[in-house]
Amino acid sequence: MTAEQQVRKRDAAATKASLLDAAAELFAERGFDRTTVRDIAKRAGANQSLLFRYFGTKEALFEEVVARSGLEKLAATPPEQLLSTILRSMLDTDRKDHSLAVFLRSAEHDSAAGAIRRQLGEAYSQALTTLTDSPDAELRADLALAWLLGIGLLREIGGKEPLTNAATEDIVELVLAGTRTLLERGE
Amino acid sequence: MTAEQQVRKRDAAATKASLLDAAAELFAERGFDRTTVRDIAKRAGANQSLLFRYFGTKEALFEEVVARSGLEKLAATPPEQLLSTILRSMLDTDRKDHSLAVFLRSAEHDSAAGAIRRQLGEAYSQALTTLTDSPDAELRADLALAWLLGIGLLREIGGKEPLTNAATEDIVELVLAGTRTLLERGE
DNA sequence: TCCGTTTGTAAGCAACTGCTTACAACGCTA
DNA sequence: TAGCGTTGTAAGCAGTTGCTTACAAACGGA
Repeated sequence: MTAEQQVRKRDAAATKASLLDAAAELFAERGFDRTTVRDIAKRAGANQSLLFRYFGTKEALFEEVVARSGLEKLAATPPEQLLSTILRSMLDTDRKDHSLAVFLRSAEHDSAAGAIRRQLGEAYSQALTTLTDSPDAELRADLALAWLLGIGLLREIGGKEPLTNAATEDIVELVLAGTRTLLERGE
Repeated sequence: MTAEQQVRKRDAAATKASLLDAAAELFAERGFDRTTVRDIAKRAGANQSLLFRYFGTKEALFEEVVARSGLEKLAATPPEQLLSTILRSMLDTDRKDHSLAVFLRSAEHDSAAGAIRRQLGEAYSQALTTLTDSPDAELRADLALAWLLGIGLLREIGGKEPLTNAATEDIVELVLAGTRTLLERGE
């Protein structure tokens, strides 16, 4: 609608990328079901049939979004800072990583459930497992992970006060104290 | 499909009730968006137009389900047993109270977000607030509540192992230890 | 320059959605 | 028994959805 109406140059890679970006945003904002392929194409400034040419189905696009929004940050984080890193990234309101929001918003979608299991399950909680030497380390790690997810759920979707507007540092401090009990208390 | 095909006697109250029951089950299983009014009517053994006669819209039906699946249990629980009661009821696999599952499965639905804020927000976390005397009691209560929700999310929807198949008592013990740190540690 | 492939566009289709309407069967009251 | 409001049924409507098809425009190698 501006004067600078670009003619959209022939660039498949760029088109594909902007479809992925738009999809990541919209899935994070509205979840899988409430995001339509027309919405995605419109935000990406692309024709919706290209979406199917490049990704096949809406479901496949969703999985590419999930696969892309990923684990790089995790791999680069030393385990002992992992909890606070994940927590801070979840509390950061103007973040660019939509992966968690996609999970939460798409909780009713089976594919999202599978993704949550794979991504968070394998990588995140395996890393968390190294933080404790208890025999039930993995269970404790799952519980820690559940806490982080629950905070995101209550904040972003529930909009619960005072949690939503609490200072990041206050939350981090309280949660880390709790997880210290959970993880480091031996057996 | 059985021989005992009931003629469905004229009983508006019973019809309305079975629509509510069917809706509660389906919303809990699939979430709001993935549950169709035809599904609900079919499971209730009723004609779908009755659904609109009795409830007006699908959205209004959803809110009646949420309103009904409620807070009775909470009101009857002394605060000091509240955490373990909520936690146990969430871990109980063959429970009849669908309220939590409805919330989790319908997280992307605005009305569900509002409900989560109202129901859990007001009642649950107010009760939890009485468990600590810290100045930031409400924030701590929110965090405790978030933990319980996150466990439900990871268990039911994520299907995360070993959390999904862990013994209830083990989880209760670990979580209560963590929340003790969170809630009872004064300031 | 010619031609085949790649990229982008426009239109439409079949299925499904929430919701409405027109009507039949029942049961109560007069 | 006649009349009437209540309960249940069947069919359909308009909008939306994921996805497909038919075609035009741009590119690159010959």
